[in-house]
Amino acid sequence: MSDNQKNLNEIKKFRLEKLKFLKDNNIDPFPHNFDKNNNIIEIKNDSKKYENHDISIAGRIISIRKMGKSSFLNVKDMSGKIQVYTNNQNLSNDEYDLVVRKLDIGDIVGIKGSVFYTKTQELSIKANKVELLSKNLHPLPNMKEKDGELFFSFDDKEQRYRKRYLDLIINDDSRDVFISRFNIINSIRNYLNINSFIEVETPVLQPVYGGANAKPFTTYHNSLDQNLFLRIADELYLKRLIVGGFEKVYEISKNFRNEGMDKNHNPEFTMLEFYSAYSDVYDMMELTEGMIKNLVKEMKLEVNGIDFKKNFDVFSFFDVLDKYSNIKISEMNTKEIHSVMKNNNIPLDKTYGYAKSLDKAFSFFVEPKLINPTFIINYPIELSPLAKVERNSNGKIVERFELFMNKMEIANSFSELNNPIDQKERFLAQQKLKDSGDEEAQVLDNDFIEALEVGMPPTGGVGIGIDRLVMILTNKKSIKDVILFPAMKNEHSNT
RNA sequence: GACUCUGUAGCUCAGUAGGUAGAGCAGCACCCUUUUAAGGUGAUGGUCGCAGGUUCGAUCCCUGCCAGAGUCACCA
Repeated sequence: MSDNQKNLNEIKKFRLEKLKFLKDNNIDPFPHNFDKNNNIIEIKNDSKKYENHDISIAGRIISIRKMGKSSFLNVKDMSGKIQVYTNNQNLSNDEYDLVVRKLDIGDIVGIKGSVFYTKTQELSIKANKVELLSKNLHPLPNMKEKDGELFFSFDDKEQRYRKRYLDLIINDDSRDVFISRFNIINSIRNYLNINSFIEVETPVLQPVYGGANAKPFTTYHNSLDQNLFLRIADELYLKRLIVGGFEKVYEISKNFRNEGMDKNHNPEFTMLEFYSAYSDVYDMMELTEGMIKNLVKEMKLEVNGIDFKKNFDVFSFFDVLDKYSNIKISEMNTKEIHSVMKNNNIPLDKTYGYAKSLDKAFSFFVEPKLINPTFIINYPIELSPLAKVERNSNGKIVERFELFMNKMEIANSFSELNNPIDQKERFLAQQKLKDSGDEEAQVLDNDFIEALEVGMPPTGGVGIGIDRLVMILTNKKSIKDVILFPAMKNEHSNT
């Protein structure tokens, strides 16, 4: 690859020559620190206060206009950008000739000087000290802009994901997404903390994986001499903590699932799970709705087409399925549902049982309609092996909700099954599915059963896919846009 | 996994009904002390994703492969 980058190598060669020039003149191109006293945004927001005052800023040069004995630099820090004016009179000790004339776009500089307005009334800094803080050796993509609009922008999605640091330097929108992501997680964390939840950490490397139906990644520990699995969910460990006497716990962490990738799926993704003892699924609904409303309000988010202000809708699984399909699917058997699927061109596999078929029908008829936040409750037991039976039902319905918005499922919650005998039977049923070839079926976890035998209080639990929530709240269509370094295949197969 | 589209200079893109490629920006040299998508002059910069095939000749046509995007399928 490097051999056919002659032009790039030439640019690097020139930069290296500049490095040498600086060193020959006793200028360290990579000094150890800089006394940065001001963020650029402060100066811009309060320009009257700073006019004619001394300030010091630092940041990356995003454009240069060299004009012989004077030069303009546009410098960008985390907070904003500002123009810097330099000339060979205001700088001391040949600084203009030795430093400024050698500057490149992409260099990181420290600037000391005073705030003033140019002839065209642009707020600027007249530099009396320009210090190179880090030399750019690899050129940046185009950064020409006018009135905040980029020209020839850095647009190639693949390169933006692979070289996220360039994306962040150049595309403010991209950086803002990750600041929003931070704020969203921060708001959630505060909300849970205020509600007396304790944040915990449970193992990523697990001898037995569980808590969801998914294919795991496997790895190997040398000194234990045993295989380990990367977690697919936090669930079983968090419930052990409820057994242990923690009454409210949560964890925000990466899960890993060895499955397909698309705009809604990354092999590692961030999940929030929280569990509350002596609570049921309806308590968790209230808590979840409060959490999301609080965060939308706190962040003053404007989300396209979604109304977070009114109370979230609550529909029963079968009611809403019958309503949107205009058929009494709730009264049908597997065979009848299959024929409905055929009539609507829903992809059908003959191995689909009752539960799977219902799930498919729901995805087809109902999910596309769920734009505003909507709780779906009263799921059929066949779809919900970890949930308690609904207290007033005939045993065919469980206490569970899923929260949908913008056609996506973003939360899943149960009144958690705490009967160890029942739980063991359900594990064994999963084991049978696994033996007959279902790679995503769950594995019997004897230690977890033993924990339930010790006794777990009635507990409500919720899982929320953070990446998807961030997608919705930042109006992004791909999960890759809300993950800093999304999974990508090697660019060249033999590297 | 299936289908469609994309891959040309560091970046953004042209282009050739098949005769080994152009522009803007960046970079280089020179001029320029309030410019701002600064400007002017000049000179650079490419195995046209990779590998085969057809052809006198391929960046262009064909096949395979690699990577990405989009749709669909599976899963959160």
